[in-house]
Amino acid sequence: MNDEFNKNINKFCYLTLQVLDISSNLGVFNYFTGIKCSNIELFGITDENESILVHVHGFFPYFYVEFPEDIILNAEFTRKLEKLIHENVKLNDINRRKIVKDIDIVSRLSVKYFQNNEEKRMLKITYFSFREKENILKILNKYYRNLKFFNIDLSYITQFMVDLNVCGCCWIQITGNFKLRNKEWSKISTCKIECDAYVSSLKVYDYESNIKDFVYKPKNETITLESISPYKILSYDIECLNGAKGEFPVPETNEIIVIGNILYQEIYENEEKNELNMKKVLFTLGECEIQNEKNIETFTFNDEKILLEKWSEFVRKSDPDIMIGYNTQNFDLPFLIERAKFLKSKNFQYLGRWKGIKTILREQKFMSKQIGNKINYIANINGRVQIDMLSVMQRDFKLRSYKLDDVANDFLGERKEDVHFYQIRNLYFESNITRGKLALYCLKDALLPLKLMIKLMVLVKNVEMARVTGISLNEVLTRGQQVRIMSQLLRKCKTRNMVIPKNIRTSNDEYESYIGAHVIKPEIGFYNEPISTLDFVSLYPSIMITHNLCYSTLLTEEKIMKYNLKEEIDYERSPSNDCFVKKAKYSGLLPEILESLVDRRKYVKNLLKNEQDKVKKQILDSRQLALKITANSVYGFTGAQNGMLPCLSISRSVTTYGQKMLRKTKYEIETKYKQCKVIYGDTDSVMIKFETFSEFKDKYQLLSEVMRISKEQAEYVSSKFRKPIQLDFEKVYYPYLLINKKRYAGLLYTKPEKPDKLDCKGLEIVRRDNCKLVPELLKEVLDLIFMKQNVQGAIEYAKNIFDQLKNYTLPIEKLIISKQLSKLNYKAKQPHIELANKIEKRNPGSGPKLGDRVPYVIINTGKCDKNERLYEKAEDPEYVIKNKLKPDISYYINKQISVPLIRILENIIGKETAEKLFSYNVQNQKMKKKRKISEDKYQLKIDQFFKKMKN
DNA sequence: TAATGGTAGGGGAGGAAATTCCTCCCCTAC
DNA sequence: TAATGGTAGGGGAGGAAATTCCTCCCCTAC
Repeated sequence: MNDEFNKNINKFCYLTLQVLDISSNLGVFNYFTGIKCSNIELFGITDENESILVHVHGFFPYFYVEFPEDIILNAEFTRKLEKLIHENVKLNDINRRKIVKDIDIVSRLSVKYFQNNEEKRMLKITYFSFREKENILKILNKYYRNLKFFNIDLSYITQFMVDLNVCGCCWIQITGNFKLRNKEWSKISTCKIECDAYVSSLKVYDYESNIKDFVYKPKNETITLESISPYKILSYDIECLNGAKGEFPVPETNEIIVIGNILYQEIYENEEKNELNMKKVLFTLGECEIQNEKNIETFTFNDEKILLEKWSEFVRKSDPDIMIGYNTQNFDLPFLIERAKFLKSKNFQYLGRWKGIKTILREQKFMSKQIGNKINYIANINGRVQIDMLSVMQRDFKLRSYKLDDVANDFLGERKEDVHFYQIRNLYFESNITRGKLALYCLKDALLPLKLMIKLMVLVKNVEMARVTGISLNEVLTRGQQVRIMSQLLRKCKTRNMVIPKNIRTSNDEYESYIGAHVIKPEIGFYNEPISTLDFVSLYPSIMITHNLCYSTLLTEEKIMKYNLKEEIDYERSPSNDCFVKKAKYSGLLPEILESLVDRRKYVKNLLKNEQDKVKKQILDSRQLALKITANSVYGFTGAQNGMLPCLSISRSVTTYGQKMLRKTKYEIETKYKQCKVIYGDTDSVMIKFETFSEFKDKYQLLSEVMRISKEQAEYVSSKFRKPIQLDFEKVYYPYLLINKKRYAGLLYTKPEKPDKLDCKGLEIVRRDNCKLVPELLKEVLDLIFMKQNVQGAIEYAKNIFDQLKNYTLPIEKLIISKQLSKLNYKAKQPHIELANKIEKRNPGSGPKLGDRVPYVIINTGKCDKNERLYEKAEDPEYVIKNKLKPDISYYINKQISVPLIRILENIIGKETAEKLFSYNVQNQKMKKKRKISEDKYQLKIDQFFKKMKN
């Protein structure tokens, strides 16, 4: 070893780093050994906030294969097999001598079906480069029939993370066998520190184990295992020149004229300080004059290609850990890359931390029922985590509009600079001052996503999710729920010597849907008495724990016979007629994972109670939330039919057990408490009406008594179930309006003193597919009725809105309806789809994309055709304002407002009165003559209502 | 370098199918 | 040169209009 190296060994006898991103290296062919060998590339941040890349050596990809019973596994067989594989692989390089590293004979259990601990002999095939998997499989399948593969759908990186207990964003210390690359030429990345290390020299601190502290003290002593590194963040946004006629910009014709950048290092302190911590940098095409803003570093170019290349260089030099923006994933970044390609730039594409790797675009279709369908562009920028705040918002929040302007207004109370898309061209060509204005506009668009990220604690939440589930930060951000559960299942399997069988996927139309939760038939009406709600605590996880539901405990009739198992003694039969062995026989993996999640959450919540530090509190709170979400999605994982490891026996057992429990709860309460009636319930909750409490004059006393009895009921019902199943008293609604299944509203009390809030479920108030006027009006009406007991006021308020609407005095913004474009090929015609096509036709490229929400206004086209369809009357709000089109008032009155309003009011003032007041439909007017009967009855009801509420 | 947690359920719009309503016309009774 | 009834009402055919039913779709509850 040379002196240089020894010097460094003294200086760094160990390194402490937090994992940022993990990628793999295909491997370089070694001429002397004849081997091409993959390794893991670990990007991280040291305890001294320096970027680091660790080349981890000595970890190899592998899978398991079970042979038919007639083949005897022995040393001779493995030798033969190895030879067979090698002979059959077509090698490009004749010097390549080895592909398979080892073939070992091992004993493993399959995770699927109860195995009675009878391990099976199988081969563990370890190979040098992860690219060879397909080749090896092909050969095995060619020479042998009926092979069963295990742990085969895991990526090399996942295998590494699971085997070494590496979690996303966990801390790692490297000791002993590692070597720094301190010569600039030997580095392959832009990281400050680069080193080579052996797997054995990694000391990993994972978040499931009970390690409380670092083994070696970090150089920065304030760092703890909970700490999150102060990431270097780059937020950016681009502006492009649109066409002369306002055409949507495309990389082949339109220039990039400004790139706005904000550099920021997360410090987790107060907000004002955060702002000071931001460095603003502008790249502009052509001179511009910035007014009223200081501290902006501006670089001006006359050649666009140079601008782009300098920006790319700026990215490499400032070396951010995280790059963020708004819709950067599908607009800014692809546009930059495509534009640079068009301009034939050679240096632009190296945006990642790997010096020699180009950033390349690829399209990916993301299909999820929860998040919706989307077509995404994926760009590989190794070592820098990409966060597109648009995706984050779409995933985490249900909003009417995801335009940056609206989102910023909702969450920050701030708006974008007032520049319209079609003004850009004029601003750019007018003068240096207007160009300056444009540049500031661009900078603001980079600033807002950053502020959003800080305010919503996006980083902390996602980092904690990575730590809880064990997947990388990047996977948390870009992938679905399944990998999160899979990661935990794999870790658990490892401790039990278990392996996961290859999942045979069925085609999309072969899904059999299974029975879900039970919804108790509601007794619809307005309740001017307390309705208390009891909920099961984490119902599905606790069912899985109680009944030991798991892949590894699932029985077939065959197994029951084989092991001579007795029902009720050895195993239980679920209401869906699936059998699982009891815990005493074998403790399932999923129940243990769930128990661990539940216990860890309790522990974290306890810590949270005693924690004073604001930052640490945020971290702990995010962690307990991540633990809860994860526990609740285990059930979904088993039911995901085109998933990684679907098992309907488990999921339908969970739901049918749940159904049975809900029915039993209703029965137990109504049997023991004769004055009570369950008027509604959904999946894991029951709503109870108390009948004999009219003697209470005082509302406080009444609520206290109801809550006391409810708690008693919850305890009573809990005692009828096995642990850890628990029914809790949750809240009381008073008064309560039950409109239908999954649709109700009520004044919510958790304490008898005062109501927490007006709670609405399923009503138009909480839906996004109507115009804003609807929820605003209904909310006010319910507020007046429930909080202020002012029915007359509510009616007058609604009347007033009707008048305003008729007189066109309401702003058009309140009439915008929006719906999501969720498919590519629709069978039925709908307003938002027809409009999306229309916009795309008007200005190609500017139309809504798959997954976007399409806003529209129903306009009065002037045609008096009765059969005119709604989809013919939908128009782009911007277009409506620009062309001063009139909204179709009768549609808004009759369809949007009137119907839901009547639906609410008919339960309070009677159907006839409500319709008389607010129905403008011709057919209803025709029927008016027939009525005028039972209105007095309802008048009485209103009077009673007032009386009771005043007490 | 192809990925995606579940079912239950309300409610609106479109459109086909079934039903009702209206008009024309023929025919008969008286 | 000759010849010519009027009115009410049932009922069928055709077609328009209103209604019902089904499907698609969105979005929410849990």
